[in-house]
Amino acid sequence: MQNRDGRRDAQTGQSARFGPFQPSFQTLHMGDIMPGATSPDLAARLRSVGLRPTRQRVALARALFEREHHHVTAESLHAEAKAARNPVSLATVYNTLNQFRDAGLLREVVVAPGRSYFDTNTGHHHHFYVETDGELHDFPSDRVTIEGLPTPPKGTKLSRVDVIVRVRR
Amino acid sequence: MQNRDGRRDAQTGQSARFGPFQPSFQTLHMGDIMPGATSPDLAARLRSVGLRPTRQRVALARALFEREHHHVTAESLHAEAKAARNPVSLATVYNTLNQFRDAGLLREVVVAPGRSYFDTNTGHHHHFYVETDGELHDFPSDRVTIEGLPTPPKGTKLSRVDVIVRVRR
DNA sequence: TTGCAGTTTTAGAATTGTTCTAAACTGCTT
DNA sequence: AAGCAGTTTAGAACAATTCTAAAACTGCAA
Repeated sequence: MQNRDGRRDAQTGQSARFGPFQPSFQTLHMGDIMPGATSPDLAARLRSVGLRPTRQRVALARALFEREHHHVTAESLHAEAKAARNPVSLATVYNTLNQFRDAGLLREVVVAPGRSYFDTNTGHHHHFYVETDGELHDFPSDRVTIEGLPTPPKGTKLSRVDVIVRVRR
Repeated sequence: MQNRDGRRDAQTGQSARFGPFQPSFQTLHMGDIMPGATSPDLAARLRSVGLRPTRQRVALARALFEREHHHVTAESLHAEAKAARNPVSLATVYNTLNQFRDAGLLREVVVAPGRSYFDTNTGHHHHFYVETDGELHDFPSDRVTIEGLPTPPKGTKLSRVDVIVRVRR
């Protein structure tokens, strides 16, 4: 890393300039459905991506999208649904997360081996990952500039650039 | 992404400038042991990081370090050891990979859920990940500049910044 | 409405990747 | 050579995820 003076860090040899930390953008998403939106809105949105708005999918969509952006695992969402008295089988949670991800409603984030996080924020942003306790935080990418990346190997097209800033407590 | 002219890409909204693709640095590592180095060198190196140079560890170290940088999984290394007539149990492969990683001889790279890659290149570099076929390529980080990263949340210190350029075929 | 075809959900089994366990073995020191 | 901590191993255990096939739904047409 590079410190504020722009020197190249001896430890990492990488060059990066840091600005003040801003907690994650809490931009609403899912086509700008507002928090507090009622199930009919979600149902319409699900239909629009080709998914039948079943009781289970709507329940999970509410848990995911009717609040600020957050990160879930299959287990955590399963527990959340149960707590909200809308129990959904674990298999369905997995199916639904995969369908939502494929439909572009969620973004899958891989930070540590053996555990998938799903991010309700599908916009442009990067992640802080606190290695010591598994916490994941978003940060907006609009101030971040990356220069000097090699062009993708020929025959491939860019899908996206993930930046994960790993920190420890 | 930003194109060569520096415009902000409409699709990703991210800002990044690409240079010509260079295949990964094939810098030697493990304390600059040369390819073709014989087991005694490896043994010494293992001892120096506090690991007894057992037959199994030396065999795995040869497979890992006596050639150009590459990426392995536990399964692939296990198969490679068997093919080289130096069979090592899978449990030992896992143990050894973890020990080597902890000793700083390997770097663990997480690109996809449910599979850990280990990179023999522990130097500063980033990764291309070809999502469509699971290929992983290194690229050097010395031309890469990242600006505008937020400072780490207070109470944490930077461990490293991973950049994964995801592409598809 | 009722019937029906196609979807979706579900419990539980199966699979995959990884770690654990406890017994056998090995490399190093004496 | 003997002793012992450190290491390896097969197999069991575990955790995350996917699969299976049966039951429950949904949407639609009559």
